[in-house]
Amino acid sequence: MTYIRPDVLEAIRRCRLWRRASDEVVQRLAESATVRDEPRGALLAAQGEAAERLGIVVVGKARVYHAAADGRTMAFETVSAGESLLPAAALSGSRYPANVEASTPVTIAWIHRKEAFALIAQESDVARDVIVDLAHKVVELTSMVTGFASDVPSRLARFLFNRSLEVGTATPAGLSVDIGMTKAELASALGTVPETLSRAFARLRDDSVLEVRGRTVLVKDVGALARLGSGYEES
Amino acid sequence: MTYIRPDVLEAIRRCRLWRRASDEVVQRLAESATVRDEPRGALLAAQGEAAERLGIVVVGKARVYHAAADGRTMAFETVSAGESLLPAAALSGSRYPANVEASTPVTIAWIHRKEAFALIAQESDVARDVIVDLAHKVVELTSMVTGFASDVPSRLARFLFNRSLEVGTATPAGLSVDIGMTKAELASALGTVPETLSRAFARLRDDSVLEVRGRTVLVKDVGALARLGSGYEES
DNA sequence: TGCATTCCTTGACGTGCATCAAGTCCGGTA
DNA sequence: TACCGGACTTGATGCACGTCAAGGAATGCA
Repeated sequence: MTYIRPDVLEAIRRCRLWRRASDEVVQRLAESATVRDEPRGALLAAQGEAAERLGIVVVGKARVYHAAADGRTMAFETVSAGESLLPAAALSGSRYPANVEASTPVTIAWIHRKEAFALIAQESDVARDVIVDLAHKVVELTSMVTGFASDVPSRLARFLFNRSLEVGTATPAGLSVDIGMTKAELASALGTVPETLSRAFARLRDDSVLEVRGRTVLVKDVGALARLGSGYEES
Repeated sequence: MTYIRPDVLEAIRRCRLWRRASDEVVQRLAESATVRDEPRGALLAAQGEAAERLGIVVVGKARVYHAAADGRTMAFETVSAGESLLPAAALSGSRYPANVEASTPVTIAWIHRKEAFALIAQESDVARDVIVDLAHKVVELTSMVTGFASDVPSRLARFLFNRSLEVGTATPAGLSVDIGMTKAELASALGTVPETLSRAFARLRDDSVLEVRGRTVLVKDVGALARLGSGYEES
């Protein structure tokens, strides 16, 4: 039996997609994985490339973003240890729709799509979880698409509202929400640029919806936030 | 054994999602379905509503679109007989992200999500097909999101390029492509309005990329189309 | 032939946003 | 303390696009 790095096995074990898989098949998956270490800044997957493998982050963080022909970029997500990189691209067998870049030095375990399918064929609980996960992603992306119909302040309001459900903490002065990234990254995630994001924050501040304190936002009027965002968040 | 309308059974049998399922389980699925006839214009599913069931169109066509708070709408797709309505919403168990409206008189077979999961648990080929389908949808939506970073002429170019791969026919004067819907519908599908779409067509015409002849477009310079669209189409 | 309806195009105008260009506010370092 | 660089803000400008409004152009019907 081949040696498997314990951190690799643990990262694969922790991955949501096959969280209900038996230890035995996870072990087999880990044996089939190709493990690679990459320095900060390395391009782990390029958009347009055939998606044959799906990556699990073992150590570090990776940023998923799309680069347009004119050089502008749009951030999708930042993936940490135990999470998977563009699983949908690998499972669909099409091409990567985005770039993946190491934002810290990373270790990635690459799993070939046919191994993933072998696992799924064997354990129907896993198949169900994967289906539910992908379906959620579809719903989320759908509401992202419709979100682009509204202006930046509304998209920001929606983001803050959803984020407050996750990490908001009540304080006497209001709901405190940490945005968890730099404002430049947030701007990119909302499909805009830092200047416009700054103006959107200023506007919400002037309407006394919130106060900005560095990377944390003090929401004074959650109702206004929900009203402005007026979208349907998932589950 | 309960009576099953033959057209209902056939529509369910034709559905891509379980195309490799055995006749036996499809039969059971059909038995569990709730069949309803609705007049043209009826709202079949409302955005925000809990997605407990997935619909199969048996007769007619249904339009899937998102309505924003300000009244503007965005078309996602038009679903015909044998295709499913918002399957991802039902499988994820979240809320419908869009409205579904009957664009002709329709017959819909509604299947509860737990029936769909029962089928999936039983036939692993079906599970795999569903996963691949959903994963494709994720990739497609991802490139839809990134598409919103480009302007309307580019989005139109990308649409025409992809469409030409499906229905384009070569003629002496160029590649003839039928857009397959009214220009108002196309505008909505591209996330814009008819006026702007019209100007986008005019611009491509002025750059001698194409000629417009009603609902069919004569592409004179496919390369320019691909260059302008410069996206990655799926599989 | 005339009329109505639907679909599409063109023009004029206002606005939201990206871009470029200065600042301002920090934390780190010597 | 002084200095520096990155993160953020603010202002000025131009452009793409949505909106309102006014025509065509094609089709169906009497």
